[in-house]
Amino acid sequence: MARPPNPGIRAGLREQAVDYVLLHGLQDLALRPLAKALKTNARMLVYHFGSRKGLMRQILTSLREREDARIQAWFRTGKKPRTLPDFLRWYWPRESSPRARPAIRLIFELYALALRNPQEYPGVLEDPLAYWQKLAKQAGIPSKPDAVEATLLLAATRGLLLDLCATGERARVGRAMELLAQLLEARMPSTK
Amino acid sequence: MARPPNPGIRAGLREQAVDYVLLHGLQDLALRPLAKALKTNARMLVYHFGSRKGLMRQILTSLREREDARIQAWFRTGKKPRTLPDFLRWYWPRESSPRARPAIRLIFELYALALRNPQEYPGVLEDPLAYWQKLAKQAGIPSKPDAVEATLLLAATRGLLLDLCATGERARVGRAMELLAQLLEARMPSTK
DNA sequence: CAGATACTGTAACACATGTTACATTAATAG
DNA sequence: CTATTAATGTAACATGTGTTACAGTATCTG
Repeated sequence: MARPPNPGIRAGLREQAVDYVLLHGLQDLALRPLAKALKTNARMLVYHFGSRKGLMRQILTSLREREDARIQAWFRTGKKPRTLPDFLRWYWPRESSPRARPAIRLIFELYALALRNPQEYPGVLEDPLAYWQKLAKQAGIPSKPDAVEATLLLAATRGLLLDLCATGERARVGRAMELLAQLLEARMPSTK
Repeated sequence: MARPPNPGIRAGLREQAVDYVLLHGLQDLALRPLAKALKTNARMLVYHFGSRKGLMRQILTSLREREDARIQAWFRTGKKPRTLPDFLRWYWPRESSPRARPAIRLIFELYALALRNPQEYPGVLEDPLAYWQKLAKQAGIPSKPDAVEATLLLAATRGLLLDLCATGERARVGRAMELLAQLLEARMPSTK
């Protein structure tokens, strides 16, 4: 006996907010400029998300959902790699694409925020190997990497992505990734 | 025919401000809390540094001077490494020390800021290879790394430092660094 | 001592922030 | 149509920000 809620409004605002954050960053995200870009006012954002912190939480979870969907889309297209070095060669062109650049830039912003406030950004820095090992498992790599290998792979990948975001020199950074793959290949030549 | 300026006042405030920033970060550095920690008020900071931006500039240059001095101190103590893998083994214990952690955390904060505002943070992300190649040269490494090798070394080091700052697991991350050194060694066994 | 300049302190200004009070419109159930 | 809840909009509040006006003290030169 009343007007029913419309969840699409919140969802629409949330997704637009994610786009805005991908473009403008998280650092100084203020309600009024964001609301203006979304053709609303700060009052509405607070109404739909409870508070600024609630909005941030929803943005971050939505962002993670997008990333997961993007990776799942990878695995549905093309054939998967079989060895760990080949996995690097398969992974890199997808992740180094200019289209992925805003998300990667935002991830490094998240790293910096989480380094100071780990409890405010759960899941950003914890268990650094799980992400990589999950990828290797989904790719069906036969010999899953141990902790030390995964640590190095994750570190090199993060560092190369940072370099790529900073300089945009995809050729040089891509060659460095290829060098890493070759180094791994030379170490375990028996992995077919 | 008047009271002479006392540069020590500015210098003292600047160094205390650097310590404060190393502890609290750059993100939301405000004049009044900083001034309270320094037992002054915001008025004084503006008087001595012109503006908040001027203070930030001085903090960043002073920070860079400290880093340079720290690295110079490395080269004065102990014997230098001769090969690139040995340089990694020589470099890592110094840089991964818990005492260096606040500076490294701040560097990743600077990376995130510079990714959005490159012109506001000059020299933070430009020429990513110069730093590493300069270190290798100062160490007297005979075969200086080419661009691709330097890219991978810098990337891996940055990534490992990020992992270390995030998890504090010095053993695992150190082993990953050792793995990188071994991979490089296996690639160029002739560099005796 | 007298004067000039360096330094310090309080209080305010103008502005931006998150949040909320109050009023109004929109849309659906009975 | 009416009642009830959803959604929207304006304006204000309290607080924090960088900056500045004004005044006062300190310290050296002549």
